[in-house]
Amino acid sequence: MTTRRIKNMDEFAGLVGISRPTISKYFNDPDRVRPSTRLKIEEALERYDYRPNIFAINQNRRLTKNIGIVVPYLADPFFAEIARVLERRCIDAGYTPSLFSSHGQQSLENAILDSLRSIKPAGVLLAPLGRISDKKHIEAFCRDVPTILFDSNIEGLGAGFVGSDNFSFVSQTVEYLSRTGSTPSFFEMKNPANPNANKRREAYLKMMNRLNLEPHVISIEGEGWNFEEIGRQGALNVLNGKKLPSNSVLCSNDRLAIGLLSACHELGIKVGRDDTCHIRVASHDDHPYSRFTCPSLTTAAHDYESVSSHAVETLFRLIESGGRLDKREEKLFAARLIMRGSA
Amino acid sequence: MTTRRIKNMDEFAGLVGISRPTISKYFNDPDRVRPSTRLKIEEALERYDYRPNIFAINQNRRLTKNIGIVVPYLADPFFAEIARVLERRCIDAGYTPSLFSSHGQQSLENAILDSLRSIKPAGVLLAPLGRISDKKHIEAFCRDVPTILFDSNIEGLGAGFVGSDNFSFVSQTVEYLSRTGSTPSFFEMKNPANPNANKRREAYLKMMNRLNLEPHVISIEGEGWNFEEIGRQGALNVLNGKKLPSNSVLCSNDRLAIGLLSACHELGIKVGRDDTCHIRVASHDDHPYSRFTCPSLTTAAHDYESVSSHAVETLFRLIESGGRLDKREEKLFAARLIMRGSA
DNA sequence: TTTTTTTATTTACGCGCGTAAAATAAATAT
DNA sequence: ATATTTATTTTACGCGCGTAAATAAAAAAA
Repeated sequence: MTTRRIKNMDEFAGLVGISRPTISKYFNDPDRVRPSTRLKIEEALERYDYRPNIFAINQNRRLTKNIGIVVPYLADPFFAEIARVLERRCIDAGYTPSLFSSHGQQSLENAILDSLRSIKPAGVLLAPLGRISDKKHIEAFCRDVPTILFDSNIEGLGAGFVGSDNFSFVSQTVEYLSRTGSTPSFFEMKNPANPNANKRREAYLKMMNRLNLEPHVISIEGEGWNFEEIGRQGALNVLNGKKLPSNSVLCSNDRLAIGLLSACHELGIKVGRDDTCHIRVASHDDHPYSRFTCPSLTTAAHDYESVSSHAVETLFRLIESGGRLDKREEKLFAARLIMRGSA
Repeated sequence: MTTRRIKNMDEFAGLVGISRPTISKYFNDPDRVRPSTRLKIEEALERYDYRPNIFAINQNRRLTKNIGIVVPYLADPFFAEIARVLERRCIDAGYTPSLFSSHGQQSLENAILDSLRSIKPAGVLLAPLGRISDKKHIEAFCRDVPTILFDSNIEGLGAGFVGSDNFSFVSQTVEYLSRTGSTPSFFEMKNPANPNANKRREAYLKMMNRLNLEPHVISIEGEGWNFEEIGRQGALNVLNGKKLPSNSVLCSNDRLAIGLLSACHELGIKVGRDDTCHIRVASHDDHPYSRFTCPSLTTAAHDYESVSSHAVETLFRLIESGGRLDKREEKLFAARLIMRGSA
């Protein structure tokens, strides 16, 4: 490799002895030039350090190879993990993903979409804030940019949605708890940030009805994405005041459960499934930390792999078909019950 | 706002009745055009929906307004949190941050730096992997791109380093534990991924020596960034086998401590500071989850605000001075002891 | 070998903007 | 009012590449 720096494709083309447009074709698809030409280019690429200017490329291409990935809250390891997998798959497919977090704020979600527009992405994978999303804004965005929603569905928005089947989560946990001798109460935020929470409450009510058990929904106060603290405070209020309606609590999600476990520990309430324990606690999501809580958390796990791979595949299909799908696609994946110490 | 779409600055300039270069100047700095001209432009901006093409801008500017933020592991809420603050500050200063996670892999860290090069960033905030970083690669990168290291220092690399003072962390926790009646053992990974870990061990040994106490370092096996599981396995081995050298354990970082607490719970070892407890546990970092462990974790907190603001300020200063600082700057911030239930 | 078809390469133009240098207008001094 | 200085604006050029249309080369058919 020569130390000489090549400033543009023209210069590189001169060095190879081929016209610049042919070099350009090579970079867009090495198979679209003659093998002998390809060889010459790749030999030169070994000798000289040249890379096309990404800004010039993106300015001239009708569509970039950029993909936007937007999650509502990146400090939540659940989203960090799914973002990691999505990034990986985009890179493997030759795209350039950019990761953004709305940090739970509508204004930021809107700003991210605006700035995404300016990088003319081929497509966007969006996990919206949900209830507090600016639906008009997202709708306008989706009209211009091929977008697949994931994690949290907003009816009618985007070309499709890929997520987990909330009923599958709740039905398994409710069935497990009741089969093993408990009548679960449902512990949730009164004003959940995420639409999945509502679906989970509905699923709980439906399952309890189906099993002929009396449902008890414990709705706690709190706003925002600081779920652990909200869960802890809510649990302290509930546990300090009256007795729980039953000796088993099913949390809407793991982060609330983490807060609940923290409150139980503070109050000396022993959680677990053996006889010495006061209550059982189960939850949903299989949060990365749920196996390290004390006790470890019985929960229902997302099928990360399926959700992420299907989301990416759907987006690629959407991009290849010019940004339009025949009809909005929805795909839900079932959960898997993970039995641990808490229930 | 008219529905008409404006495709370029030329067209917009025509609509305003001013030449394009003047419009260009306005977008780079509204104060550099005559007030009357500015008014005309801003009135037109209200009426028409026009935004300069970011790719064309970046292609032609000698330096972009992009800033790269690279963290070793985004699924760690600690880094997610600091990345959030850094992003915010960059945006407020008129820059466009891009967030990347090395996911604990050297190859990824290298790839991220390579792709960062291609977006010609004004500067980069890099929290390197540390021990497993490809130092040559980072060094070459830093020669071309103004870079400030944060969180984890690599001697001599980058124009500066901003982080926390590991001795401040450890001295406070060791002092606290010993003052309140315990002789802390130090719980750490034998081959820590992060250079901070080595500094913390050294600080522990120094403090114990200064206090005339006998040090005990418990070095557990394990590779990678899955610290909680490593801590849990290591703790199970230690606790199952021999007795602990003392009834108080100081963990190198909170994530290991979370694993340790999990192991203690499994084994029925009660953690806390009152008489009914078997051991006390303290740690370092004030991880976002450390207040929700059972019991809540006594730890030493980073000064997030100071570290992030100083990192960003140093980078801006570096950028403004043309990418060179007189000498490599190092700045460390002291920790703050957070007393909770575990010790 | 010559003609036709297919594939690859080159020519020519444009993308949307930054920016130095030249021209003009405004402000100040005479 | 005129000359000088200073602040703005315009002219003119270039950035590095994509791409349609024109040309040339290779492959296939006659």
